[in-house]
Amino acid sequence: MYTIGQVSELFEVPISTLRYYDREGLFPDMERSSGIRRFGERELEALRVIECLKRSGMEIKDIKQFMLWCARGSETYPERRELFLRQKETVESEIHKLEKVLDMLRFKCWYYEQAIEDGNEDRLMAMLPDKLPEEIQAMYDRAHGDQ
Amino acid sequence: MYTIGQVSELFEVPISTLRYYDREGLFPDMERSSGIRRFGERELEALRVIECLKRSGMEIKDIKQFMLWCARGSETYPERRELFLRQKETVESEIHKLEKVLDMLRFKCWYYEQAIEDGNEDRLMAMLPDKLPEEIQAMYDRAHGDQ
DNA sequence: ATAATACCTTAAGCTGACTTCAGGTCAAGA
DNA sequence: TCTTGACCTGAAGTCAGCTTAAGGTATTAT
Repeated sequence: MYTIGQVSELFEVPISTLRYYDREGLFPDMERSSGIRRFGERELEALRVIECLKRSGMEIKDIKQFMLWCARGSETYPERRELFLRQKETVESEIHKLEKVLDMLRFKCWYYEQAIEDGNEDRLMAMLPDKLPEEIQAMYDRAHGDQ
Repeated sequence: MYTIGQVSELFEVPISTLRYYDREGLFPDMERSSGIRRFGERELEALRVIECLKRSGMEIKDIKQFMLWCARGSETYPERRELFLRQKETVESEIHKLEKVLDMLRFKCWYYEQAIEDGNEDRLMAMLPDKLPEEIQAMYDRAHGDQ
């Protein structure tokens, strides 16, 4: 069993944040001894899941829903599985979008390297939008294509 | 040249957002005809870059800095290149973190599939933390490992 | 005994990125 | 003529996710 201060150290999360999560219902029926929160293995795993779901873009109130399902026991396994399936798809699509963002960023890096060498953008402008070197053109197209 | 309404349609961005960006200085010296904003090719490319930089996690005020560099001409090529380099690393590391999140999510999907089959978590609990099937164990370890 | 720590609570404050509101201009069509 | 639609402004409002403030309790160290 850990105190709030120990968990804060362990997870590098501010104490105020842990209390906020508790207030929002993210640790349903956490134990207390004379008013002081006691974090057990259940709460630590909850915190790991909270960090994961937050990174995946889920809102606190939806994470709370998940924690309530956990507290309700085996009857909610299907809901919990659905949630993770949905969230998995969300993250897969987010990574996909970020790969496109990366193409744009890599293209811009190359672009400004060239601009610095040339001292201006004249040659570059003349290459746009479809006369870029093969590799670069591929990046540019992926970055500027729709969807 | 496009009106704000046309750009809003084209990019699927609310008019209020475009005006907000303008107010924040993201379209320095955009043209106007009798008070009405005229979006040219420069502003459209700016908007593409804004969407990319926002996705990459950059704040509006830093995007404004970039737009000001653009307005200042060739002397700021190095700053602009540095910015894209930094942002590229940010996104690469973000993708890396999301891959770990995915491992956690995939693990949880598997976990609840098993729990549904078994009707309880007894067998699963007994496998934790290091007696999981090989493939799954790898996910679990990547998701629970530090750093 | 007292002072320093580490915990507690409720309520208010903050930040970023928008959105909404109230009121106004201007050109084109019925 | 008048009204509709697309634009404009400044100011205030919203929302999520925290953080800070003000005041209090309980345990341990000197």
